[in-house]
Amino acid sequence: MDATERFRDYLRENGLALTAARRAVLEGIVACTGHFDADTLHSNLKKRGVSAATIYRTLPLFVKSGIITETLREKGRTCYERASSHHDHLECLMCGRIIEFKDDGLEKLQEAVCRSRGFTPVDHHLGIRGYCAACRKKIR
Amino acid sequence: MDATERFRDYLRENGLALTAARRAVLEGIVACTGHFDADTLHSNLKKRGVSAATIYRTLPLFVKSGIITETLREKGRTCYERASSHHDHLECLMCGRIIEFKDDGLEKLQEAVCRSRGFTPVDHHLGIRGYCAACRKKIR
DNA sequence: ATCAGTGCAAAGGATTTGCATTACA
DNA sequence: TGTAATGCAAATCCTTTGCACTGAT
Repeated sequence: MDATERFRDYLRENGLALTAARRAVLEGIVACTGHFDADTLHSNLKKRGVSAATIYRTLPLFVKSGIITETLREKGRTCYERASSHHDHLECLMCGRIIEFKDDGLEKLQEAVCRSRGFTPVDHHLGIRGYCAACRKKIR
Repeated sequence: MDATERFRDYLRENGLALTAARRAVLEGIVACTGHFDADTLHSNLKKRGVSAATIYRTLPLFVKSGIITETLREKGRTCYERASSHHDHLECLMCGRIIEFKDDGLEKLQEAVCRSRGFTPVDHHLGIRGYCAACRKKIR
């Protein structure tokens, strides 16, 4: 089920209206790659006349409908990402940058771990905290 | 290495002083169980004369020294928790049970991923959501 | 003695909210 | 047409910062 369909279902099931603004936010979210925050979304949607207030009021709907998930804050802003994106994070403790990565070996091994424990995986989230290459240089 | 020792090492390595306020925050953090935020910590440390500003200025030191980690926000506040000792979670979507596990192969592979990206890991958190063996039986 | 660390209060900035208006259903 | 949704701007409130003072080395 794609994001649009899922969002419509969510609205219908909860007696909420599919308005122009909500459609715009949906499209804004779908257009995002990687992490994004309310402010970025607002910049992209200003030209369509969507206010920041509406974005802040709308984001929770997308979280609840399973289209996006909240991630760690960056630069003081709450961030989100598409819920379906199966990638993991390297989180720099010094500069706060979050580097996305995807490693097939890691995924395979996780599946093996699950199998050996009779666990059926659906989704996962992995974050590794430490120091990115640039910051690593600064400390030594 | 326990939190106190680790914090002292971190301060020494970075030429920072071990002050009364930092000692108080350290004790406040160690006393916390589960999630906590700056405000909670401040309430607990007011009687020791530690200001909110100091707490906000000190928390990053604990994050960087690997004693605590940031978690998702709750009620608009940034939350933290004690950095766990490298075990991961299988989270059952049906019964809610959280099964801890530790897999050396997974750790090794994570280290390799970091190495290949010039990233120096300190800590990580992995949660795999899915269905535990018992619940798996119920659905089929 | 020196300079990092702290408290206080003011500033900053993301997020929320009240209210009049607009537009879905 | 009735009511939820929106925009605007003011209000909130978490977090950061400037500054003068205090205390650790």
